[in-house]
Parts: sequence; structure tokens; C-alpha cells
Amino acid sequence: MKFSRTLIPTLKETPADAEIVSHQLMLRAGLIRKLASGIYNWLPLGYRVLRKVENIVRQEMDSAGALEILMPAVQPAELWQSSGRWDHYGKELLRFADRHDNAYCLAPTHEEVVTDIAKREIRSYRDMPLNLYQIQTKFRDEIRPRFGIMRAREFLMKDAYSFDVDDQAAAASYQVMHQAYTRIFERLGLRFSVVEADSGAIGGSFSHEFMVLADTGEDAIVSCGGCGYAANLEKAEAVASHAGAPEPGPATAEVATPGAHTVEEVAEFLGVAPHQIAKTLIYLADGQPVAAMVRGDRELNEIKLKNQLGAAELQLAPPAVIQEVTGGPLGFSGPLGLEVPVWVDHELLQAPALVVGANKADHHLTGLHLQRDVPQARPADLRVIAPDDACPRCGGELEFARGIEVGHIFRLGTKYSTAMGAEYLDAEGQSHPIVMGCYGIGVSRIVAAAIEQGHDDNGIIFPLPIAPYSVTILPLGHQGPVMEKALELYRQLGQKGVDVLIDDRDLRPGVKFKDADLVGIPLRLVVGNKGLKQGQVELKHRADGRVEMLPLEQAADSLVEMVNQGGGQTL
RNA sequence: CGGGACGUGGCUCAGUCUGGUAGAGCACUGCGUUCGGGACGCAGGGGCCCCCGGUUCAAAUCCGGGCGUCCCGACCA
Repeated sequence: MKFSRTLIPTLKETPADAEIVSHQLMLRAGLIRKLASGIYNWLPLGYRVLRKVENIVRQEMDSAGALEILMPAVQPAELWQSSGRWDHYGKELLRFADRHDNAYCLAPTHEEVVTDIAKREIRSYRDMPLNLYQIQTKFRDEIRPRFGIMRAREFLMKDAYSFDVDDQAAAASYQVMHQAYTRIFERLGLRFSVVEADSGAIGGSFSHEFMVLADTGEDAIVSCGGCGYAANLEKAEAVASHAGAPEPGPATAEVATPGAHTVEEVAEFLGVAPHQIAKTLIYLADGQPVAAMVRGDRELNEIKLKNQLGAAELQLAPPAVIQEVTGGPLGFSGPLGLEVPVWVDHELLQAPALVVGANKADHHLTGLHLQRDVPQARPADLRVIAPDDACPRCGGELEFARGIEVGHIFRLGTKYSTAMGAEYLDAEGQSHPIVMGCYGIGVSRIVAAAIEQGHDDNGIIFPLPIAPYSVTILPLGHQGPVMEKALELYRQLGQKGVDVLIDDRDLRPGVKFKDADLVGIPLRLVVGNKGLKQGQVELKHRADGRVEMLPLEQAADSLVEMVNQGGGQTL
């Protein structure tokens, strides 16, 4: 492609409404433009990147035996009512009516439609295993779209769904996808980590997330170098020590703690360490109050609590409810005398004496021994794992990192097939619900994630496999031998199947250098008078800045070799 | 949905407090010089100052109401 013939509107200045690097650089490099909040146009250069990501995903899904289909973005309400999600999905589901006043939605995901396909087309155990996937536009009416393409309302997703006869077969299908995903992210040229994850509202037995590692990532993850354990912070287990329960000390005593609400204030006032204090938090789980306790220096993991309770919704109780449940104001809650269920983080059982709220304004209790004083307390893993925690598998040291979720695989079990009546007949003629799995990849998000991971002060550094062009040629001059040689190289590379962009604009060299860096093309070939006099062209690697001089006659072949070895694609 | 900020040529922003002819840099067009890291000179084009209403002789500027965008939080593959 000739630069002068395409549309790559680069910007010198950073647009004011872009906060994170990937968003800024995608705008500056002319990959995307915003149409509305969370809704973007993909310009030629950006769309090439998107298509290259898509190609790799498609190739690996195909070779894993999945079958590509295309499902509609507009879906009738009835389907969503049959799964129960029309009422439960919430406002993220964009609903509207057609001219006949029939209700529809823009699909945020496709379990309903694909289960409907399975229900209609799968009759026998002989029809499985089956895996159907699509690469298609999703719409989620996010409360707050942000970070450009990273959390957009409309985005491109690869979603796959597996259908199996039983859990064992479903586990095998899950493994196949796990491997396919690993190959996909390796081929994309991204540093990533596979972590255990909470399966969330979609349900199912367990799941893994594929995280692109980047300091700016929205998710925190932990991993163990020793045994390979890795998990989302939301999910990571905090193991209890196996030491026996400590002997109780003297009975509890009430102390006045005027004005001390927070753990820090109470610790300071009483001259104890925060870990000797227990926080008691009052939650509403599906509207029912419960108490949950963690050590003062710990953070409660709401997802763990929610899962323990089997609750669909969990939120901190408002002050009025706290007053009603505990008899005291916010900030002085404790477990004694509560009639609601009390859940305690198992770590607390090791404490011989705890400071807790007295359920009375400006008062706390000291010397609380959980087993003695709150025998009905139910121990569980309720807290967020912390840097001083050991690996829950091998006891080794944990590393903390940040990541961007780009893939998520779930086992769905029979949630949708049962709700929607998708069944098959086994060899004995018995009817069973189909066992499903679902597997998502945020295709457009990968583009942003790749940029979060690969950039420097000068712009984007694309991995070769997804770079919009593998090679860019910069003729430092607009005519004469420089341009002739540059065009010759351009033709040679093109004929050999290399995606190449030649900057044939009549501009000063500096502008071309800046744009080439900004746009992030991995291999840059500079054709200038200096080099040509020695029969050479200069090759610069975008990633590490390495420069080498290549003899003119061999340049094309060398480049082809590099592109092929680096997994470069031709669109 | 709670809190905050912002809306002025394509982009980045000044001007708003204290009402009085709409500005700068970049980008764009033409000419000339320049040409290995975002050149320079000259000459140009381009604005419903987010929208609606109000106050005023006069509103980008003051007042009221909308709309939009971004950030933090809550929420979310």
C-alpha cells in the first residue's frame, strides 16, 4: 500500500478525552475514531490489525475443530425470556421494540441463540461433541464505557459454545479450548497468563481467564513460580494455617472508644495492631442481612462471600439496616448478640483475643474469642489474598501482577440447556440435557491490550503477527533513484506476500520517521542517498531500535525471511 | 446511579472571573526556499463559541433548563 493512497490520519497531539496509552495511541496513529461514547469507527490501519487478530483466532479455532457460524445481533425477547435472562440481565441489555411493538434486544452474548440452535438441531449423542463459534459484534450498554476500545459498548468478540453428552466429555472439550486459546495468544505475540477465575453470573463449575500482562491492566492476578498456580485476585484462595485454635483469654470487656470508627482509629486509640482487630461488615444478600468478619488489616472479597452465600446480589447494607440489625450505628458493629448469620474469615479463628465493635456508639469489645463467644460463626475463606499469603497449592511465594482480560472460558453445565429444553437421546434412548461450555475472546480488546503491552514514548510497537503492515519503506526523497529503488523493493516484497507500506508522500524525512514510529510497524526500511551510494539500505527494528545495513540486492529476501520467521501475516 | 471536570475552526488550547469587532499554535490551500528525526517565509480558506430560553443597548462571557463528553466510585466478559 502506498501511504499517499490510504487513509492514515495521524495526530501530533493527544486528544483530550483519551486517558490511557492504548486509547491515545490508537487515536493518534489513526486506527480508530470515536462515533459516540463507547462506539468507534475502525479506520483502514486499525481494521487491518483487527482482521489480523481475527485471522489468528479463526485459524486456531478451526484447527481445534470448532465450526464457524454467524448469529444475529438483533434477537427476539422471547428467547431471553425462556432462559430467564430478559428479567435478570439488567440495563446492560439494550432493549427496543420494532414497528409491530415486538420486543427485541441487541445481543450482549449468544448463549440463548446458540442453545436454541442446539435444541433444534442436536437430537442424538452421535451429534456431539460439537463446538460452534462466531466472530461477531456484541453490544453491552455499559454504565460507564471507558478507555476507548478497551471497554466499549459495541465491540468485536469471538464466542464459542461446546455441546457434550456429559461432564466428562465437556471437560475434554474445555481442555481443547484451553489449548487452542494458549496457541492463539502465543501466536498473537503477547505476554499472557492463564489464571483461575470466578465464573460470575454466567454460572458453571470453574473457569479460566487469559490475561495479557500490562501494568495498566484492570485486573490483579497472583501467580506462583514454584507450582504454576495462577489466579485472578478475585478468586485466589487464602489458605488458613493449620495451627489449632488458641486458648481463650479473659472474658470480653467493653471499652469506650469515642470517635474511633475506622480500624486505624481504633488501633491507635487502644494501642493494638490492626490485625488484632476484626471488622464486622453488614451486607444485604438478596435483601437478607448477614454479617461478615475479616481481620482489620484485610480486605473482604465480596465475590467469595457472594459465592459462599449462593447469593445473586450482594451489597453493603445501608446505615439504617445496620442500626436495625446490630442496634448500633455504622462503624461499631460486632458479632455479639447478632441474630443474623455471622460468617467469619477462617484466619480469625487463630486469634486468641480480638477487638470488635460493641454494637453501640463509641464502644468496642476487647478479648473476643470467636469459638467461645460466637459459637454459631461460620468460618470460610472470605478475604482478598495479600502479599504475605503463601501459594494455596504449594506454599511457595506468590507474585502479584496486573492483566487485561482478553479471553475467558467457562463450563456452563446444563444451565441453559435445562432452562431452554435442549436435550438429546443417549444410546439407550434416554433423554438428557446437553452439557455446555462457553469460550470468549475479546477480539477488539486484544488490539488495545497489545498496545498497552507494546509501546514507548514514540508510539505503538506491534508484534509482527498483528501489525497492520509487516514492513514500511521510507524513501527519503520524492523522486530520482531513491524513489525508484524504494518502489522496486516495494514491488518485490509485495510479490513475495509481505504486507508492506511505502511512505511515498512528498514530506520531509522527520515526518516520515515520526509517523512510522507512531504507527508501530515492526520493520522499517530506509532508502536514502547515503546508503544507496554504498548499495545499501537501512533496516531498523521498531521493538528494540536495532539498526542494520542490508545490501540492496538481498534486502527483499532478508525481509521475507524475517517476516516469515516472526509469524507475519498477509491480509 | 452518586461525586467531579469540561464543551470555542479538523487537533491542542487561550479568551469567561470583570459583558463591548472571536484568537493562538498545529493541521489545510497556493507560491518560494528547504530536505536523514514532526523546517521556514509570504499569501489564503475555514466558527450556530453544544442547544433552548432569560437578563441586557449589547452575551462565548451573567442566570435557568437541557444535551454531550471525560475522570473517580459503584457495576461489569
